[in-house]
Amino acid sequence: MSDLLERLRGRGWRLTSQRRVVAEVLDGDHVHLTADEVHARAVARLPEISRATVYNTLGELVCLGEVLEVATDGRAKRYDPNAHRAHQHLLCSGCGAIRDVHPHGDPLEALPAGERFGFTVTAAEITYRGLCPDCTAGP
Amino acid sequence: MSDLLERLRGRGWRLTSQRRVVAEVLDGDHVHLTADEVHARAVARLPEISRATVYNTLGELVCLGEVLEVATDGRAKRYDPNAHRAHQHLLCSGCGAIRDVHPHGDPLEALPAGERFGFTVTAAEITYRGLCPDCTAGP
DNA sequence: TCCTAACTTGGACTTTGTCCAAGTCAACAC
DNA sequence: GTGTTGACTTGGACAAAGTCCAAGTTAGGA
Repeated sequence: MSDLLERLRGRGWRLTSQRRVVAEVLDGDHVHLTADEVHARAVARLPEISRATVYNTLGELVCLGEVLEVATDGRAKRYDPNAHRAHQHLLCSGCGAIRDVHPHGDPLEALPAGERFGFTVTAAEITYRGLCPDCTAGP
Repeated sequence: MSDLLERLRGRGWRLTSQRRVVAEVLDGDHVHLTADEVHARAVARLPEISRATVYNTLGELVCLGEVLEVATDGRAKRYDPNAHRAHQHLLCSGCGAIRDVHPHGDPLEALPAGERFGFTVTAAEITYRGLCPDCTAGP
């Protein structure tokens, strides 16, 4: 994650302890935390960090393209640090678990010109839904 | 839309004027209203209808499978009455316009077994993003 | 070491949605 | 038609998620 911090410094960011902690919390694979979860984990490392700063920092990371915002349900947005490799999401309807997945092919190609209504289409987000092994097994 | 009302009566619904108005507001193609928008339009026809009733009715319609809940952004959920023909959504990043679209092929097939993590995958929701003709033209 | 613009803070505020007790009414039985 | 009853509706309080702002703090260059 220190390469992320370096990239941010290169873009003129001031490296405060708060930003460092938010970046650390978001490190890892298959990480999809809500803003409140990020705040809770950040507080464990830096007790005085405020919710406003967490929201600010997440928003900035999203603007810079370092973190993706994922809105899989109508509830809180989730933040996905795996922004540098294109991927989609697989969501368990039972327990809410989320995995990053990589379907083959380009989903944009499945949308014929006649279905584009004159739009310039640039991206496709796919949410696969199902039950994870634990939830499939039963209650 | 009266066939919808008939279906609901067949399922034991009491046909109140409030439910009738909500069903009427949701009639049409490419309709993707938020709960508040549904409420605003319902009030225009039935001034005393309450927010709670609109939320209740929308929730019931979703449970019955007559209306789809769409969460394209992290903001308010939208309600899509076109629940009886499978489709995906195309969203303008500029103005927020939404169209129903029909990509070809089955999106589930693009997800190889090795990317399913043992999940039983049952559905895929796709949100295409881009700019509509008006927003492409310029500001 | 000092200075200053950038950053952080806590709290007030907004938006979106849920819950509840009390009042109302659609549909059925007669 | 009339009465009955349980399902439905209402308004307001509440909760969750997120935004905004004035005042205080600080990273990093001079």
